[in-house]
Amino acid sequence: MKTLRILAVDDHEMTTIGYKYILEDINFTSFEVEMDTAKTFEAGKRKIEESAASFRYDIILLDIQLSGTGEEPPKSGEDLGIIARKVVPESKIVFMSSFSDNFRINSILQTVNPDGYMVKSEIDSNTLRDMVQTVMKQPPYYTQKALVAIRKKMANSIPLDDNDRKILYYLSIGTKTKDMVDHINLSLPGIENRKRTLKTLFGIERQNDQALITEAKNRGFI
Amino acid sequence: MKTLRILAVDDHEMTTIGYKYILEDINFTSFEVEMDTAKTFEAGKRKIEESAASFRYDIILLDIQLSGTGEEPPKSGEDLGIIARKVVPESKIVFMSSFSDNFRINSILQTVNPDGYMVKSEIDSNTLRDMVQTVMKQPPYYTQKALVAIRKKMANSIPLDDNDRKILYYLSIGTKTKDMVDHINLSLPGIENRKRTLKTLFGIERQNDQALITEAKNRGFI
DNA sequence: CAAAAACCTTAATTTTTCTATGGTTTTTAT
DNA sequence: ATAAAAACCATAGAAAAATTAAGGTTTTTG
Repeated sequence: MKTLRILAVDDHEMTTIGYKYILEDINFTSFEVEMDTAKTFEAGKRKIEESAASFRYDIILLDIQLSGTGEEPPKSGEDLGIIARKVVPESKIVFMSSFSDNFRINSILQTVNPDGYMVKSEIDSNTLRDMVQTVMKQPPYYTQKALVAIRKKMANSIPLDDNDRKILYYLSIGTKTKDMVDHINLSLPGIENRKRTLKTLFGIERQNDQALITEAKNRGFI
Repeated sequence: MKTLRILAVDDHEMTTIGYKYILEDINFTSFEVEMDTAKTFEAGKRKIEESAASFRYDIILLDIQLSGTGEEPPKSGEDLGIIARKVVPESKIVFMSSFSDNFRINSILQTVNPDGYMVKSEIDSNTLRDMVQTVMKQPPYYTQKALVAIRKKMANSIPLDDNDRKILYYLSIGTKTKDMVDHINLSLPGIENRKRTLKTLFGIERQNDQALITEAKNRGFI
């Protein structure tokens, strides 16, 4: 019987242990699971790189939030995913995320294009089994909450460019408009203009920023 | 026990009969299914409009291809979906499509934003049951092939506007570049320019149209 | 209430996109 | 193989869109 090698990277040891117990216990028809775990970005990176020269993991499970080793800049599971895609492109990558917010999902779906995305509140032995089977047979696998976010995005035909997305993002985290000039390559009136244009596009003319944030969330941009 | 009213619109009677037999036979825990069917665009439209004033369907299943009554312009399930969204916004809408091509899926996901999308080759009693349950509890429901198409699109950050998409679409159905001026509001050099720009964006500079079509398909635009 | 931030307007500037024109290369059909 | 068609490319000018600077008004916040 084939052995499926799965690596789980999560800074909460309890979580990886949970994955291990559940996945190694499930009776798959055509393979059995052998789990490996890592608790930090660096440990995960090392294991992934080592695997590149030998067995290659079949599936890599990545938490998005990885408590850094104190170093700067903090590395996330997303960064680890990007690295993994490069060094072991054959390995399937699945994100295990606490949040189902659209900005994060959108970003990861674009930078890593993972084979699966699971929202943690929806993870149990059933979804884990389905995930493994789907990902090995015909990816992708998304849990329902991830699908809800994806649907929102797909339902939107308004094409926003990078600057628009940045404005919405910084707005959503409470950055003041006047401070956005430090992060976005536009003048202050330029940013104001785009905000106004976005409000018009979203059909909320002459309303405040809160309305813009709400609408952008509804439409799956943040 | 609650009765779930489902309308299926498909010009192949065998198909709607199939849905009827399967769905009315499944033992759902909290409801039973009562099916209604329609064979043409007009019949479907009528039933949907009538339902608006009375019971409202819980779910409306729409085939995309509806053989017209000979009239022009031919109306598709997509048009019917748009109408249904207007007159009975509470009804869940699920598309049952023969094809899993991205252009169609993308278009429908934007114009109708259906609660489900099933590729016909993946429809059986299991997926039908899952669909009904998911759509009633927490939409959306997509079959695996639809998910594959959706994933492609989500993985793409390149924002194309309407004209770009049209160019790719007409290219994919074999329209000659010089004939596109009849369908797209641009001059011939304008279209040529955009094609060149698209090739650059896709990283296939100085290659022919076939390469552009292939790449656009890979990226989920057509 | 005063300061800060956000918001709006206008005009000038820059950037991008589009068109017209005319030529070259590639594809297609005979 | 070759002529015709289509596709492709380049340039210059025109048009449209986006950006900026400057200065004013309104709203928010401490």
